[in-house]
Amino acid sequence: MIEAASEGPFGSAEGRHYLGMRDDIASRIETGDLTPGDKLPSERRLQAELGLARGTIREGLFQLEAEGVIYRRDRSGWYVSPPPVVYDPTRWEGFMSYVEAQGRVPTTETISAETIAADPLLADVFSRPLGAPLHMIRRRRYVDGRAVLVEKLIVDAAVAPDLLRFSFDQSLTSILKSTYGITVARNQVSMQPCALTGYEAEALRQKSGLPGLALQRISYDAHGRVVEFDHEHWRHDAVRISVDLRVR
Amino acid sequence: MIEAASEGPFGSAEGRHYLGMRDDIASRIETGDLTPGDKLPSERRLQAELGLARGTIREGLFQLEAEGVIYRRDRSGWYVSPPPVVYDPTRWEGFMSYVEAQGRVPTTETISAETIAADPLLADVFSRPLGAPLHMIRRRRYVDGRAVLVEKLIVDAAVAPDLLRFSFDQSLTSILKSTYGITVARNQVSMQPCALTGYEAEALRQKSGLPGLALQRISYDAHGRVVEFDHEHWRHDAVRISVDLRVR
DNA sequence: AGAGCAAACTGGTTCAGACCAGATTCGACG
DNA sequence: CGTCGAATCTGGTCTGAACCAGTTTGCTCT
Repeated sequence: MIEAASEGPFGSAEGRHYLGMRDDIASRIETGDLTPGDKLPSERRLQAELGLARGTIREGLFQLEAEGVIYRRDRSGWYVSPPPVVYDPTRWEGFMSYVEAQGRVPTTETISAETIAADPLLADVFSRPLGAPLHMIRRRRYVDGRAVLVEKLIVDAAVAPDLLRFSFDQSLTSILKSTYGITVARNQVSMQPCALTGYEAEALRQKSGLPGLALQRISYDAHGRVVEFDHEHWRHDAVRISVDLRVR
Repeated sequence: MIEAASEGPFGSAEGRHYLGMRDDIASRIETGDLTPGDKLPSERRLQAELGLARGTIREGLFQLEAEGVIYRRDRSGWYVSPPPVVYDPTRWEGFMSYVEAQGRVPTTETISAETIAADPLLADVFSRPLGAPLHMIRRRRYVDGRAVLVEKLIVDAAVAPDLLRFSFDQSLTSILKSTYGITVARNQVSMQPCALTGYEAEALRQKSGLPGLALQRISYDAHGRVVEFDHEHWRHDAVRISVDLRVR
């Protein structure tokens, strides 16, 4: 639905070789010459083909990467990006179900799961005393085998006592619903374009500094009690947010 | 509310000079040595101070830019970024009012305003016949004098006949409300991290390819009629989206 | 055919130098 | 004192070369 940026009324390339090279690759993709998942020629090959310095080639590749058209696998090569997943934060269905509904293959990997003591921020969010037990789970999630997000989610241990018994490689949503009878009535969602750095960049095998989307969500049940506190870091090119909402 | 990425359990700099340089500048900003709006030393000065090649310096600056910490003014220099504006798309108050409410100074500049004929896409969105008259307005909006977004908004001419008589350097929301009695009951919002290219990059005086946020909104009145169709392109570092919503 | 290892290849990082064009500064001139 | 223009400064772009460290490939030996 969101239209691609066009050349517009302002000037275009003239003298910026990396823009020409960018459009060159972009058109190869549009025409179907290259399709999602395909590997691009190596930087040194493009350099030879186009008669440009490698730095110029890389400048063009970075642009395409910023546009979400291609992505890289470290020291392996550049690949054409698959289309993004559409994500509606108003719905409390798990990742697994909405990714599957879009004909893609979701996978989840649990990085860690432990019980922690509430620090001042968490105590405030959950309206619990300092040091109250909370479960913290870190996961990495994949679409069609590509890591697209890392998340840290926190659940009140008082609400879901022995939650850590379960495997989190499946849907947490369904565990909370079926085992603990928890339903979510309201979400407070905050999101911001960001750079993926340090932990998140490593976890997504991205070069530190690449753009991403940070999403924070606080979920409340019908009584206004905080059920879940969630931080997600997405690859910028892997997701599109779509919301339908009533205006206040 | 969204926490800064920390170094985490994975490795850090070792051998990547631009990361050290990035942290160097970042700490100058954190300590208040540099404050929002301040100009950084020039690339060549940093180069001399830190004993690195200019390319390496620029790599570090690009990272800080991707993180939203600094921004550049073409051929003028690098500056420390002001904090982002918080934006709640569920509210139908205009840009002017919510920016002001955050103690910032909003400005609006109309780029163009014209009546166009509905193309197939627009005809479908507005449920109007092909060729039906629609008003199209392009604006650029500023916070504290810095261009932060460009928008293209489309209003059904049948709903607001002589809309183009007005000046759009003020709030369109209030014109629609007070003159035409239009209120919005529902929004369909879609957003996606994107690269600002071509027209948008030029309009925001950004280098093409820098990350941004594309936001599309369709506003409906109480009868389900489409009132406004809006495309916004934001600087990625100028906005944080915050939504409070009921789950379905 | 399978296992293991070495060579080739790929992107990641850094360096040094060069030229361009817009932004800024500042002095000469009216 | 204000204006205009030249010198200077700044980021923008490009070249070419080099080395590093993972990935991939392909050959050799078992």
